[in-house]
This record gives sequence, C-alpha cells and structure tokens, in this order.
Amino acid sequence: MAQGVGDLGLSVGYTLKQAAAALRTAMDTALRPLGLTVPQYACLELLGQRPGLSTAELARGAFVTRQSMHAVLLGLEERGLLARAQAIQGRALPTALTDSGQRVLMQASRIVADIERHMVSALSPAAQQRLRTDLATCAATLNDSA
Amino acid sequence: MAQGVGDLGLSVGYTLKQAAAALRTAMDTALRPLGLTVPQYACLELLGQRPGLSTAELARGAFVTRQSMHAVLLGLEERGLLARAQAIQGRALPTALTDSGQRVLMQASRIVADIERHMVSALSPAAQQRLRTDLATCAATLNDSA
DNA sequence: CTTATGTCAGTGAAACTGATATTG
DNA sequence: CCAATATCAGTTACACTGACATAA
Repeated sequence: MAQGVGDLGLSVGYTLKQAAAALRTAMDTALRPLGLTVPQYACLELLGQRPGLSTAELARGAFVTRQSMHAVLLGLEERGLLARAQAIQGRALPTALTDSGQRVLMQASRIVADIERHMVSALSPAAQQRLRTDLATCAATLNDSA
Repeated sequence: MAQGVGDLGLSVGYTLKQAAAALRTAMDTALRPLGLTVPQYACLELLGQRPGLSTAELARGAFVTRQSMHAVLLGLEERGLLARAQAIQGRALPTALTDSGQRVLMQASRIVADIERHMVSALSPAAQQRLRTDLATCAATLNDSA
C-alpha cells in the first residue's frame, strides 16, 4: 500500500515539519492521560524552570502571542495548577506553579524526557549536540530577520 | 528588557519546536498575501509534486488525519485551485491542481523556497545535508515506535 | 471479515487580529 | 507621548474522535 509520499519533500523545511509533527503527536498521546495538551505542558515546563514569569514572557518562550498564552493560563489556573501573584511593578503578573502543578509537571516531565530521549536515540551524542545547535541557528536566523 | 527565556530549553525537543515555530510563522506571514494558510500550501505543494494523490495519501504527507485534510481540500476546491476526478478503483479520489492552482502554487513555492534558503543560510552545505538526515532519522524513530 | 477510503457530524483547543486600560 | 503589559471580544482554520457507507 501507498505508505505516503516516499522521498518527496527533501527540503529541510519539510523534514523539520515532519520531525516536529511526529514529536508533537507522541507528546500529545503521552500527555493525554494527564489531561494536558502540549501547549499546556510547555507552559508548565517554562514555569517550573523559571518561576515568576509573566504572561508575555511565557508567550515568547512558547512562541505564541500573549493572547494565546493568556487562554492557556486561564485553563491551568482554573485547574489549580498555577497561581498568579499581584503585580509588583508595571502590569506584569508573576505566575508560579502550585503544589498540585508541581506534581503534574513532574510526571509530565518524565514522560516527555523519555520521548525526547527516544527520538534522538539513533544519533550519537555528538550528533545530538550538533542537531540542537544547528536548529537553534536556523531559528535565530529566521527570527533575526523578522 | 526581558527578551524571553534565554538559554532555557536546551533539549532537542524545545529547540526543534522553536525552529518549527519560527518557520511556521515566517511561512504564515509570507503566504498570507496569497490567501494561503500553511496547511493549504502544504497540500498544494504535495499535489504539485505528485498529481493524483488521494485525500488519505495527502493526509499522510502532511502529517494530519484524513478528516483534517478533507477540510483543507474542501476549501481549496471551492476556490477552484484543485479538482477531483472520479474514482478509478476503490474509493480513492485522485486529486490534481487546476491551472489556477498551478499558478498560485508557483508563486507560493518561490516564496517558501526563499524562506527555507534563508533559514539554513548560516549552515554549510554539509551541515544542511546533515540536519536534513538527522531530522529524518528522529522522525522515523518516533514513527516506527508508534 | 478485514482493511482502506471518503465523508458527515460534532467538539475543542488554540491561533489570530483588534481594541482598551493601565503602568513606567 | 510612547512602550509594554493584561485582558476582553470575536473569528477562524484546523485538529481531533466517532461513526457510517463503500469498495477491494
């Protein structure tokens, strides 16, 4: 049976999309039992590593608009996974995980780490490092010119 | 000013998402004047290279479900960019671009090719090749285990 | 009977633009 | 006045699952 498009799409862009889609799907499936979507997980992960980020900062970290991130935050806040403090200065509301959020994040992190490890398992450590660097370079090139 | 999350997210997964998001945004912006979304462009591009693909084949090529691709096809068909023939055998409906679709695709292809070229412009030809190969490997690893 | 396909129906998370208010 | 932020409102294009009929 036709197993797809074969060797079509030899461009880096196509392959990038392919890899990103596969990762997304794997994450989506694995996170579903936890009741988390990929954007929600990304948000939790960012907050876990950098407590106190504001909506706008989270949006930049997750590569979406403030408005999109705002919607994600509302859902997570309603579930009690995060809490938002009062603005210290300006309008920025520092956000941090609750204990419940910490627990969920810990489970999710483990799951996602396993997926990522598996994803790159066919590459040598050096190749993994190279891949990371090259991808970052591509992203930077695109963003700089934007 | 906080320019984001800095060196956070050193994982390949995060960097992959970052690069894919940057590419997606750039394509989205560049294709907007043509009235095309990224999924629509992907569909046209697939059909341009492989006329006669069915809905299910297109879906696999674009990494979405049959149903999602079906929705995209309806939009493109309504705009007269593609036409669907009668089923020869089975239920599969071979789809192909119209003249109008060909013209739109040609413009879009040029735009997207420029973006991709720019994206990898900071990498050596050898590095570009390596990146493509490594990404394909990652995607294959994930998909095989699924 | 099984598999692949097309398609209808419904749902939903999340992306966007635009606008407004607030704060430094 | 300007820049960054939060947030409300509205829209939309996808993405999913589920179900059903059809054809090899």
